[in-house]
Amino acid sequence: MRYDAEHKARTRTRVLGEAARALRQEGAAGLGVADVMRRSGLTHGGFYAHFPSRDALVAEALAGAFASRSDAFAAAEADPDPRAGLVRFVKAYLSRGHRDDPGAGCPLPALSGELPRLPEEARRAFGEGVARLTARLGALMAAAGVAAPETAAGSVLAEMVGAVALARALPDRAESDRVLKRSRDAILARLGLGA
Amino acid sequence: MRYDAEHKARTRTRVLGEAARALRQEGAAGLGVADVMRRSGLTHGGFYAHFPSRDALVAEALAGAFASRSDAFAAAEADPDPRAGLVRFVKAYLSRGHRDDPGAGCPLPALSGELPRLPEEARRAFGEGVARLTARLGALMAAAGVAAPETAAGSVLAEMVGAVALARALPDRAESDRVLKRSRDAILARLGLGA
DNA sequence: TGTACATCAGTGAACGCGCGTTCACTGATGTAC
DNA sequence: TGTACATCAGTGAACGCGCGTTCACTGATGTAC
Repeated sequence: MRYDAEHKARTRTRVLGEAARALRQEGAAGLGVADVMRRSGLTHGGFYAHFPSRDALVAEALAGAFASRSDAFAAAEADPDPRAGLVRFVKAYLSRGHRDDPGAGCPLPALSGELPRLPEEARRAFGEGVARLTARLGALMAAAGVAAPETAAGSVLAEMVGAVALARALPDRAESDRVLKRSRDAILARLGLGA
Repeated sequence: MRYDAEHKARTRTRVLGEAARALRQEGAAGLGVADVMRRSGLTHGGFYAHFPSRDALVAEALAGAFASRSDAFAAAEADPDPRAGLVRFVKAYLSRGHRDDPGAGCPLPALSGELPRLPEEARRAFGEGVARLTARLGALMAAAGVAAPETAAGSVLAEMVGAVALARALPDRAESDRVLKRSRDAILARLGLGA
């Protein structure tokens, strides 16, 4: 084989990307080494040239999922009008698109339920991700003139996480849509950001 | 062996109770037939005299978990002062006790994350449980004089579910406590139920 | 310039393990005579 | 009243399967001579 110098790093990145998607789509318990490798165009035996264990992959994929979502959140922060950026973020989070594509979505609604059972490395990555997101959302709220922005950020994040998790869980699509809409309306109203 | 007439029904109830606890504690994917039977004081082979399959057990245990929580909710409804009942329910849901004992707690924060991957029977039981709980919470809010009780019920339930799921997931206990407290304060304030 | 060798990302068979499920069997007790 | 039999909840060995992990091997290419 003997590939060029960056080949191995590129493969690793590809595997990690597949794992970050599978992690949110199938859950941490459902993430399979052989499956992730197959989707990366490789056989399962090569996995251990890149990662020491499945647990290490889970933790790193979780961190990767937070990192890619961080990029998405930056779009809201980049809006010259903080209020408009905040509205955009809330609407995107509680959208049908986010509900219907967990693999590319926020790790919180997809994974918080099984996180208590994951090893410490993954839990630490999760804790840091939540803390960072809460802080950034609080800063955006402060910039948008929301009162008590820290409490508001925690409250709004919790509601959005719960609403998306419930919306994904409900078998009836109309009821699922209603859950998203109710929380969107309630959050924007309570932040004084109109409907 | 040859036990008395009600013996089999009692055994079934015991297995179901263990399953309802394990389901919320270990997740649906983590619920093992042999483990549930062992905790019920039996060997795994006897399982199929009571249930046609593991999937059937999961669905029935989920319905059972909703039923036992329904009893708990009835305490809030029974309060002569609906506002006091509502406050009690919110505080209990967002308590450390509820966070620390998922096996006896609400199925929503424990299971919504993996519900999209469960078979239809379980999803139906979940959907019915959520609809019933939302309706009852809405009725309690209406009785307590909360404005737009339906939207408020959906919004509050979503926030409580998200907050408990996040509180359980966070590895830092102080941060976890803060998540519960923030949502408790935010919810009671927005319902006009004081701090 | 040509040749022999070293490298190492990736292959694929094999492993031990725990899972859900099946099934022949057990044995205490109710019932028939 | 005593005896033979039927019942059936529960036992425990066995199955096929997919999993994470290990490891001897491959083979294209860079490097040394």
